Amino acid sequence: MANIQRAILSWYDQNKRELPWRTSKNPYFIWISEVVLQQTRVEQGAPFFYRLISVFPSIEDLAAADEKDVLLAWKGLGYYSRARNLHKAARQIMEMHGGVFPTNHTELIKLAGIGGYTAAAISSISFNEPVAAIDGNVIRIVSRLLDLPGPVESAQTAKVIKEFANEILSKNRPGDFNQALMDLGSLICTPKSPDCLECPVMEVCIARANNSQHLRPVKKPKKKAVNRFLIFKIIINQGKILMVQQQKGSIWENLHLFPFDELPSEEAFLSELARENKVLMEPSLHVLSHQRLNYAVLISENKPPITHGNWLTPDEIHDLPTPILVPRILTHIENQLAPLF
DNA sequence: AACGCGGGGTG
DNA sequence: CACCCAGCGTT
Repeated sequence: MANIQRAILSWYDQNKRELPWRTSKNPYFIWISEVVLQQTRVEQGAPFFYRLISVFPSIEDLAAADEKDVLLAWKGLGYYSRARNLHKAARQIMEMHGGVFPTNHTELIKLAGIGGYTAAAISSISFNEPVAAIDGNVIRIVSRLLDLPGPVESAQTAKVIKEFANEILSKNRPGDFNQALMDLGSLICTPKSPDCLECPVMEVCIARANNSQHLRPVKKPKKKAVNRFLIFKIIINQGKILMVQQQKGSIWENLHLFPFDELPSEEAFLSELARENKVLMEPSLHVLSHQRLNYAVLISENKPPITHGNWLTPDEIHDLPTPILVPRILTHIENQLAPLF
């Protein structure tokens, strides 16, 4: 175990990535980076990290902000509950800890949006607590080192991974070691075609010995994405557009969207569009992880009985927390209907 | 244990 | 197309 640990730390010291959040161990910045990077690639998250620490330089700033402004800074990154929980946790830290960041895994995991991984990352990097931060990279690396045949989602396999990760963890440099595994997973032990010949622990990797590295990790089959068919309605009145805030429990909870109809099938969707002559955008596809949104955009002049919603100018809509779909459609509209605005 | 939750990159 | 990404909260 000590050999594995030394080999990985030594590799890290020579090959670690220079990342924006690695210039400081301030737990506030580490926290922001970790939440941004949940299920998000480094290249995609980095601009949002800069934006967030620029708009909210301290935990006091974040706690004092309106949730709307946190969501606005988050606009375009996805998984918006992360932004709501970030804001909520900032207030929890102000109220429950007097604005002082909790310094250990047990306290951190109680905060909104901080689970086992994020608590381990913050406590190890900022406070030197020896606890393994197990993310997708670590799961992949350990499942290969041990050549684990069971699905990594199962509690059994997860336990094996957790115990092994904590066993090889450097107790002197836990933060560095956790980040070393992530860099190793990102640069060498990649999901497809891992670069085993460059791996510092090639000799002890059982999957490598069995030539099964491409079969690891074993994962349970995922549910197929479902198709949905949406027709967005651009309802304009005196240069203002009607926007509706989404309800709790729906996709894009709390975010603002053009009012839309959902059609039950592709046939209904297409026949509805064929009946319309006010189509602004031909059918397009917006792919999410678990659903495929087929959507079209049309101008609706007749005023349906909308009881809730806000009439807003394009500029005001750009400053609204919305899914990325909205600014895209809005730009399209502004180009086509410039005289109206 | 299963599911919902975004958006983008890659082979 | 499928798969994955510095996961978490809810059921």
